[in-house]
Amino acid sequence: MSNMPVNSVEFAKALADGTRQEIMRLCCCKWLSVGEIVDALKVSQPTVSHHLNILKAAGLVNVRREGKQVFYTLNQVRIAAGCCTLAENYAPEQEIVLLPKES
Amino acid sequence: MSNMPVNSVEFAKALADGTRQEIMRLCCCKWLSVGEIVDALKVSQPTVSHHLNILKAAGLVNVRREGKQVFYTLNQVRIAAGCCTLAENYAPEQEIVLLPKES
DNA sequence: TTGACATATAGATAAACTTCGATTAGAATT
DNA sequence: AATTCTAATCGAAGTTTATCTATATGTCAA
Repeated sequence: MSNMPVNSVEFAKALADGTRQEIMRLCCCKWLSVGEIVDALKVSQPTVSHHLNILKAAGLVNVRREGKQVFYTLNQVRIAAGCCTLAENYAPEQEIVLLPKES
Repeated sequence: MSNMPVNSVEFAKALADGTRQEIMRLCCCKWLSVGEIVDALKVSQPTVSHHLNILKAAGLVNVRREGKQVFYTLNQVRIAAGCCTLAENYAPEQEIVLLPKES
């Protein structure tokens, strides 16, 4: 579910892999099909599916089906919430201000 | 090194364990000796040392020796930097404002 | 409905990680 | 110097994770 409270351990685990962060970088601010992600990386299609599953289970991606293809994009709201939870828990004395980059 | 650029994968990996986040919660905003951390958790002393090593390698804790004891505390500046890097990379369109909690 | 295409799932393997008990290293005290 | 106390390191066991190949599922087109 995408509007559950962010578990900071699950959030960190979802991000704790290089391939997964590459996938995240790819589908940040845009929708990409699984095939497009596979083409952009050097891992197999099942591996990409596996990582997308983990990101989906953590609520970090939005998914949309269109015909045979399935498109993924980052759920920036959830990711921001996870970052905020971490910072609130473990850097509570720091001031953090990040302004949105217009797309 | 504590003032190197934050690698977002290494940062997430350092946070990707429940015991490690428990340790972080314990020594957030205060210095704790290894023994105090061991007493507060249900894992062995070598396990705590192992996790402290990982946090230290990621630059997420400050360390101070005092006699026989070694004290650790969170490096909130580094943690905030890691959170910001993640949010800038993967939630660039979100606005994030976190005010410091006075200690 | 058959075939082609896109993605997901299953099963296997190897690497990485967490944890522990045993031991070592370092520091203070006697 | 010997002892004690605290923390780090070593080596092993068990678990989790990432990756692959093979196969299944789902969707559209002919």
